[in-house]
Amino acid sequence: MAIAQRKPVARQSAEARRQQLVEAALAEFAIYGLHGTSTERIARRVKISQPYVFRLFPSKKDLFLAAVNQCFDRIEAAFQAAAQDPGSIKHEGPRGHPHQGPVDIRMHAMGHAYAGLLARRELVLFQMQAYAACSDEDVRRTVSRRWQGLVRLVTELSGGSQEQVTVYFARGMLMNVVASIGMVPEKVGREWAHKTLGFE
Amino acid sequence: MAIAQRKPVARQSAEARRQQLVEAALAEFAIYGLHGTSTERIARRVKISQPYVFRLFPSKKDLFLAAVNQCFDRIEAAFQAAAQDPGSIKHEGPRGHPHQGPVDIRMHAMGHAYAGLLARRELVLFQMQAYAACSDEDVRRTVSRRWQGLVRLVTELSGGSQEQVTVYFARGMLMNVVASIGMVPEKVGREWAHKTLGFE
DNA sequence: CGGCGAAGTTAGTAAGTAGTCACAAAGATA
DNA sequence: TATCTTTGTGACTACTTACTAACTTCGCCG
Repeated sequence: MAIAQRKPVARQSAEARRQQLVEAALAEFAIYGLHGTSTERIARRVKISQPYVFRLFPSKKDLFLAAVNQCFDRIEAAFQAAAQDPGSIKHEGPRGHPHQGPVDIRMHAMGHAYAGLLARRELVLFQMQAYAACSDEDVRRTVSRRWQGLVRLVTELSGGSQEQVTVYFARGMLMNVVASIGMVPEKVGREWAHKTLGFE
Repeated sequence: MAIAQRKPVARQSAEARRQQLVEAALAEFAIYGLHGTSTERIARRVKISQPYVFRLFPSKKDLFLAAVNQCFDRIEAAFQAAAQDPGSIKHEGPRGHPHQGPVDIRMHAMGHAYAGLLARRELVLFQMQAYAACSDEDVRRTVSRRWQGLVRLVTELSGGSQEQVTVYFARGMLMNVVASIGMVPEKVGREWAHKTLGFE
């Protein structure tokens, strides 16, 4: 009988590990929040030892901030995609050339984009955790910067007026809250989002 | 020279202490969240010993839930007040009899009510913490129940359509988020709220 | 092979935290 | 005054957690 061998886990570059770690952190922080999530949990999810987390990130808060950036990166990417190819959305609607359709159509596409994002529950929940953690000045700075960037992006991509963009974000935040409270069954999520976003 | 006496702190009824405790909990949880706030901190704020907290509330989470209810109670009270006396708001506007003015005016009054609430920063921040803590099923149940009650209340008081109420809540949630991120200087808060709420 | 840098771990620490328990003391009541 | 209820505390426990330090192991390059 052979002695039990530990399975040889493939080594990976620090950069790759960091990426996985941010991913795991996003998922865990989304549920338990900055203070409610232990580095132990996050480490287990990536299957590395807990102390190794601190070799890859100087502190837990830094990891959280990395997750904040990742979260906003994802959202911005979704908007970019929606704006560049408004025809890609599942439903009908006149398809114009990117950045050329009337404002309404572009807003419409962005609406679909956010509705799609809602399916990625972790992004919504994490957002709430990020806003909630803003009493910490470091967190606040990062979140504030990314939020402003997001507003700018949506304004440019949609070409909407300030009022239109405000309404758009307002609906988005409402959806975040309602989704957090969990009154959106996965199945009806999409149609509900349409109604709440005011499209159709 | 007299020996230093400990100042005889007046005794209070358990009920009074519970009230103070909920108040303190609301303020502390608002900043650090459910998991980021220690019972020690809350106890110190009320100037009682930490173990006494657990004589007044069975667990930390129960205290948090009490704070959730307190928070929604306050908000509902503000709406009730605004609806019953729409003339009490600082600005002009035709003052009708309670519950008798046209829908727009009542919505207007409610808008002012929420703008006023924004000044109570703790209520806004705590709300965000409550939403963020909804991954806990007990929290979720309570928050969900109170949220639905709030929606019902605003619908009844304002007489607005579902769409109007949705827009109203959407703006409110946007204000919560933006206030959390802290981009609302105290001074301009009120006027900013007007703009964002879409009144005037 | 040999050695070297980077990936990764084991063991540990200091501080903090929710919750318990036995007891003290204040005030009401008789 | 004596007793009893209720308010309140000190001391403690069992456990978690962010973070450190010292060590090991993998894989690459000459």
